[in-house]
Amino acid sequence: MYTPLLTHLRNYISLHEAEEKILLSYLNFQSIKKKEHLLTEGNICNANHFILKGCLRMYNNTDEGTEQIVQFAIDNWWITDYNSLDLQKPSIFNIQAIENSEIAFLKKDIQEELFKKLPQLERYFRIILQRAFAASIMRIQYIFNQSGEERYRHFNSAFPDFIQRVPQYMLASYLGFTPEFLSKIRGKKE
Amino acid sequence: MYTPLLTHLRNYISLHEAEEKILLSYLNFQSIKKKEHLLTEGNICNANHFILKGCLRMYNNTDEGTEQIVQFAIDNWWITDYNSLDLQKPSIFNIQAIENSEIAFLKKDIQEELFKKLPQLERYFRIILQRAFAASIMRIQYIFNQSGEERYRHFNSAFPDFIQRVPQYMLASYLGFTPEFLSKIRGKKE
DNA sequence: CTCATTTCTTAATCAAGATTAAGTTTTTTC
DNA sequence: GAAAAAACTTAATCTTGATTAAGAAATGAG
Repeated sequence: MYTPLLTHLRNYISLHEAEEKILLSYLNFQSIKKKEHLLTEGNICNANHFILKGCLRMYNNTDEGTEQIVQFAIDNWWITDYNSLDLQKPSIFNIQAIENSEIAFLKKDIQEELFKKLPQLERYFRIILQRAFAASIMRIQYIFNQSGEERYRHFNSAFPDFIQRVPQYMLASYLGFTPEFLSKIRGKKE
Repeated sequence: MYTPLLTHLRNYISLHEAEEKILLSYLNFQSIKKKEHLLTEGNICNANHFILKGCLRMYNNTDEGTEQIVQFAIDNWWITDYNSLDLQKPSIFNIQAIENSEIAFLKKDIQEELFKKLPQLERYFRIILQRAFAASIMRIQYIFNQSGEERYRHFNSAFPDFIQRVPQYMLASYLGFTPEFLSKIRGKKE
């Protein structure tokens, strides 16, 4: 069940069997059904979530009554609102399952204790956060340098398999335009 | 000279005097004049830069021949292209001083060695990268949820002192619109 | 102090993508 | 397997901010 997490971790650090046991003893596991939430806006986020299997999105509700997606997360990604988690203040985001998913999560209140026992986890998170930050900067670069259509075509060719997993209107939201506009682009046929 | 870095570090981790000495022995120091570059696109980024004092920007040249700013960095911030640094591939970005600045930098090729000697640095960078990532997500959220004018007004009230330090046209670029549009907003008077 | 460069402003025209409003297709649920 | 709900499409109109083109003001260098 937790195997994907250990496999993933081994790409970055090496833990002895005893250490892996400690890690697992600090984690919680949960199945979550499509459309259920891990976090709802207004609440304080109290865990970091690793997706063993599935797909989730993080979004906020706009003034116009629509939903704006800021992040997707699939197998082997962590998802949380670090702003809320870090400072323990109410989140403006919602985290919701797009597919039935299997989650491992690490609660804020025991994280420091775990990190003290397994300092290598500091390194692991340092590396994955570095990559997440780098990806986020690249995303900003794309947003400002490309048109909506270019962003769609780029996303399509970069993550062809991912397109199958999410509804078009969610992809439109993530890319920063309307479902109608996405439909228009697709209508152009090639 | 290096005092700002040690002061900053003490907010996150505690190093003994001997450890601080080790850290300093691994760092390089450099003065950089306004308009000089730390990184030029096409080159591989080989260090992470800490700004002891000053102001820099990271930008890319667009197809239209303009410059698109993706990040600013001032005193007590690290700046680098993590994509290029991590994977040692040519950068698409330029990092340039906006003011005469004092820089401490940590070279890629000795970073791992330093981290082995001072594992607490993994924690330090884990924390600041977590905040950088969180800030980046918030920025994406603002980009998609607010109009150009709203973004400008928000930035203005959030960083009133920073506005003094950069030319308006750079701020416009960072916020994702043209200098002409920024001028229009300001012209509205209040 | 003066010329050159950089930065900022104004205004007219234009375009990418939003909005609105149906209607259609696909998926879910009972 | 029928009805309801969710997802997608099309097209007309509208809006935000881009583009173009001056000119004005501020800053910097010698």
